[in-house]
Amino acid sequence: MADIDSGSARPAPRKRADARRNEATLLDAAASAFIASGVDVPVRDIAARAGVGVGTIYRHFPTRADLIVAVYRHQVEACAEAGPTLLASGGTPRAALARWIDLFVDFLVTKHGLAEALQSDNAAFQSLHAYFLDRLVPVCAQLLDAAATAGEIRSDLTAIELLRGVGNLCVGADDPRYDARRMVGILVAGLGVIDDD
Amino acid sequence: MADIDSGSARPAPRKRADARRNEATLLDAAASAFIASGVDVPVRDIAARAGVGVGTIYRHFPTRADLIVAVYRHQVEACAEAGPTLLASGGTPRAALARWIDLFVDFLVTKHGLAEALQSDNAAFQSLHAYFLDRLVPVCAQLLDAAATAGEIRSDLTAIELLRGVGNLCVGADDPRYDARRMVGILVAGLGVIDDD
DNA sequence: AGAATATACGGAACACTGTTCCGTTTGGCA
DNA sequence: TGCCAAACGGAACAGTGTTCCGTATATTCT
Repeated sequence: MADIDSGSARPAPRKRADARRNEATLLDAAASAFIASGVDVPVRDIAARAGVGVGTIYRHFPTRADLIVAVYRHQVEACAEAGPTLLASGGTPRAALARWIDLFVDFLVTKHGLAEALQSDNAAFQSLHAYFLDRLVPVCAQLLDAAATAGEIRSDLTAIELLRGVGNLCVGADDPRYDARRMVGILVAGLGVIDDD
Repeated sequence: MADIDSGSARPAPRKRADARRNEATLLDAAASAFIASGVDVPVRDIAARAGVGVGTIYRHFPTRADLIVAVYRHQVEACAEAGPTLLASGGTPRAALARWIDLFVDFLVTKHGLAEALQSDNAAFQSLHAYFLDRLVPVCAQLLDAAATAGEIRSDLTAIELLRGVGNLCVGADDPRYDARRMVGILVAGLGVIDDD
């Protein structure tokens, strides 16, 4: 931390105290608003919860995606870090892949509307999409490679496609007639079908 | 058709000529607007294309779903009718199921935004959802049953879930990095994995 | 401490879209 | 031809995202 201030180019001008306070307040407000009303809760609602004006939200988080990323960053990081851990933990690579995807699915289905937002082609969610991909694609690719190399699954699939497919299957997971986890399970089972003309 | 007019309760009062004309014009305008800008093109755009006021749209099609259903009804019917045909055409039930799902996927991926609308929990799309389910679930269930009875696929899956899963996988199919057809293929392959602990 | 300045704030205002409503027009009929 | 119910057009309203600027305040300088 200290070495940031001693840098040469830009001394990383510390933000004003009220700004830092508001940012934290906003993160809390957004997190609870997301739980209560989904990730597409109106900006004004979040502002009201936090007791700030809407301008303050846009100043700290220019797009909704930035706010969502900030709120869920910890959990995404945890998911990313679980990949190598699972791979090293003894089972087959394919089992590790399956367990990792379970983690990913658990994360998505418990965040109302997040899967929908992830797949949205709305420009406002582009950076959300990018963040998830940047962080998770390498992890998924590693697991995918390991399982493919072991001959346990087909090898013609990219990590992007798999993540996206799994994310898609999680859309609408709050409908009791639709079990996203089971559908993902079937998809993952299909990965193991290598030659099935 | 003729027997409708000869019915006893309501003589089905024929609509005014301008109303019938406008309805046809609106269907054309909506169809081309959907192709040009997706199924969530603004109402005003459709009205402008058709040369009518927005009120006229709402009078003929109270919700956007009604308009979408009207535009695509023919194609949905064709898909529904293809089910029994495929089942009777000689191959295994599982092959028939796979081909039918191909038809469904082809339909979805060529309608920009339709898959998204189908999965949306927005109340305005409820009747769209209902129509698709009403029409396609029985067909899908028949194919699913036949394949399950033949022991070709797992038997613990409902037609609703399968249709929904396939629909979900078709979301975002216009992204070149994502091949919805391939993902659906993997899902369908997974249906054949009956005991894979 | 008191003044000066950059930073941050609040919320009005604007843009865009869905939806409703009502005064006006018009097709069908006596 | 004259009537009127049906249909029309589009203004008006409502909800939401986004921008902008006058005001307030934390921080720095003297």
